[in-house]
Amino acid sequence: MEKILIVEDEALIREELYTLLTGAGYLAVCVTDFENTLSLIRAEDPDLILLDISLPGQSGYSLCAGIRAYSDVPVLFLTGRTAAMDELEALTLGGDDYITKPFHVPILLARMNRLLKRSAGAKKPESLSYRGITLNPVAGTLAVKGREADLTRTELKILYVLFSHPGEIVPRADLTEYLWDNDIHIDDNTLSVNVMRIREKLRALGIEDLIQTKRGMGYKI
Amino acid sequence: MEKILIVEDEALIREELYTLLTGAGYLAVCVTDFENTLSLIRAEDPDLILLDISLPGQSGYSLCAGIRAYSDVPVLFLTGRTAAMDELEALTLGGDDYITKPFHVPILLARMNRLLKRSAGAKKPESLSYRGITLNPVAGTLAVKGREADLTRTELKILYVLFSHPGEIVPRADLTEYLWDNDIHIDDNTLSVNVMRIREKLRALGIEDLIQTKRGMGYKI
DNA sequence: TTACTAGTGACATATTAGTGACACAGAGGA
DNA sequence: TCCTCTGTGTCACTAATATGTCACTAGTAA
Repeated sequence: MEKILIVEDEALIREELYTLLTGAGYLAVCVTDFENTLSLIRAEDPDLILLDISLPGQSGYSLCAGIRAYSDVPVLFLTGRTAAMDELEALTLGGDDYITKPFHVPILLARMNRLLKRSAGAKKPESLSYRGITLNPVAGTLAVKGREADLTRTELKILYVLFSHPGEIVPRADLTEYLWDNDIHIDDNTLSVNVMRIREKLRALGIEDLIQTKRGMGYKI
Repeated sequence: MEKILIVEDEALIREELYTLLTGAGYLAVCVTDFENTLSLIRAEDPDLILLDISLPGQSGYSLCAGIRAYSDVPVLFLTGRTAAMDELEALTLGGDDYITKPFHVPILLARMNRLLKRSAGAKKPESLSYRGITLNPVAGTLAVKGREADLTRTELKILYVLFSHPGEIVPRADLTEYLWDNDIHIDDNTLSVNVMRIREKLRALGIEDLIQTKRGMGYKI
């Protein structure tokens, strides 16, 4: 779920946005303290920022510049219907788009969507490695010194979690939750079976004992 | 020098735009015949299109859809300041941006600039190759050691996406979206059929298993 | 040993993709 | 205007397979 940070001082609009976004399936977070806004934004690390131009204290513009100093997170400016120069400035400051208040809901969503989609394409972890074994999530493969094995969806998911926490014990419950979203009637054994299938493929690649069983606790690579 | 095509029926605005753009160092071309606009646009092959929404005969929207059918050239809609739905439609139809009349000159130029810059980065290369197989998007052909096959538009689009992400799994949904713009009533099976048709052509060229099916995830070359 | 946890091989099936036939629309020619 | 051809979407059906379940075995810790 994408996290949207709302930076807007007018409480009414802020709450309206919050309700709207939450309803639309986003995780919305509001900024209410306009003193340390920047560090707050940084801490929240949102996927998109709705940024009002006119804020108490620091202006939206300078805030955006501060954000751009460390991140490329898309910024959608909220601006009153004012002089054209505003718009221009917003465009050139690295803000990715803007929308004028009062805004039309479908348009707001369409723009957010566009920005999110664009930025989603820009970031992706290429591959994860552990001890010469490389998991390539985009290709859906596991490679080790030239040899390669195709993975199915579930196998990929499991390995992805394990490779994301190398050396750590990942509880079976965590894996099950990640794979099947707490689907209550999923057999716990299913996980064992899937892990076994992965181990088979690993063996075919000449890899032994990559996935360790930590009895009563979980799996670990 | 970038070629800008002006599609605007009001002569006054059209000429104003023409002067403005020529003065700004663009090669401006005007459409004055609104009968065969689409083929005209196609023949001109501009780098950007300024497209009025309200045209005699065909609307700018449907025209844009027609353009999108064969090209990703950026389209900047010109619209009177009207209901919000205009904007929304423009955004969702694959138009890249819009601007309301009467427009502010620096803004117009800034937007054009933005679109041109973006599309310059996305420009299709002459040809794409993977393992000795060459896709030529301009010619619409697929070649492998001397032999060649013609591709239809849909086939080309599919292969283009796949060749642009060699070795990566491309989700069926992405392909469907790229091909048919989220047209809600497109059968998912249609993609399968088109992929099958491509595989037939590949087989005729002696290529087996270029396109892998990653069940539950997508296709991959 | 005992009690519990995880591994294994076989099996079932739901899901997903492939296939061939057909229908229809649009382009272009006669 | 009619005809033909081609591209493409749809349909009904078939094929493939990924994955969950089961019954049982093996391993491990107290």
